Amino acid sequence: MDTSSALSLDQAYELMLKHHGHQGWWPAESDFEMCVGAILTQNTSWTQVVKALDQLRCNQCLAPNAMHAVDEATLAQWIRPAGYFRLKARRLKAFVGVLIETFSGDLVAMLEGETSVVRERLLAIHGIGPETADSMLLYAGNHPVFVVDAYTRRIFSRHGWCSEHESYQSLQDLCHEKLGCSCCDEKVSRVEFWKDYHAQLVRIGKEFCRPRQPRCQACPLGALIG
DNA sequence: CACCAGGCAAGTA
DNA sequence: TACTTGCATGGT
Repeated sequence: MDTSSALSLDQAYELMLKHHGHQGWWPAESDFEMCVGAILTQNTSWTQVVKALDQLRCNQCLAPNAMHAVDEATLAQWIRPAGYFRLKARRLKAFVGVLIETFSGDLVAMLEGETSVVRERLLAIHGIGPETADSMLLYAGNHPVFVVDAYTRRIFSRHGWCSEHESYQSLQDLCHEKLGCSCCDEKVSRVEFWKDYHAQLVRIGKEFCRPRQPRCQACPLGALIG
């Protein structure tokens, strides 16, 4: 197998870690808040999501039962800063609907089981696509899945590790293969590694990997550009 | 002013 | 399979 790209991906992590340190993701006070944030941040900057989460918090709606009970239109008004607010209100209601009605509000129960089964369970919910499902799986459910996002694709393609239009699945397959076990074979360490790897990519992406700019001199990954 | 932000679903060819 | 469009606020 080709080990050069595997080395590059590992080197990238070392460089990012050296530059920023561990990120301690996902930024949330509970697993439920993590899941809500995952839906709210769809195609939306995190600073806007924080405003929406604060609104939910001060209206005591950051809990499964409360969110299930509240009117969808009211919920939509609270999350306005995050954009697509009617759409996301419906998606949040769909998520808590399954959580309450099928799992009695027990998020641990909803996220536990065989990874592929739980993933399909999440994808079946309206408004939850691959990235949102994988974020929930990794950060709230501690499942070993690599989260692919716009930053992942942009950074990787800019370094020649994937195509600019690489599909979600093929890019995730690449990460699962190349970043399978940098430390050891334990599932736990792989989960923690992938949590921080994705967080590092977002950090680097926000700061150095802007759209429509072929490269950035100050990027810590600059040395890896072929 | 234009462009962008940690996507997803539904429709079309 | 591979586009295209709608969704929407707020920052740069």
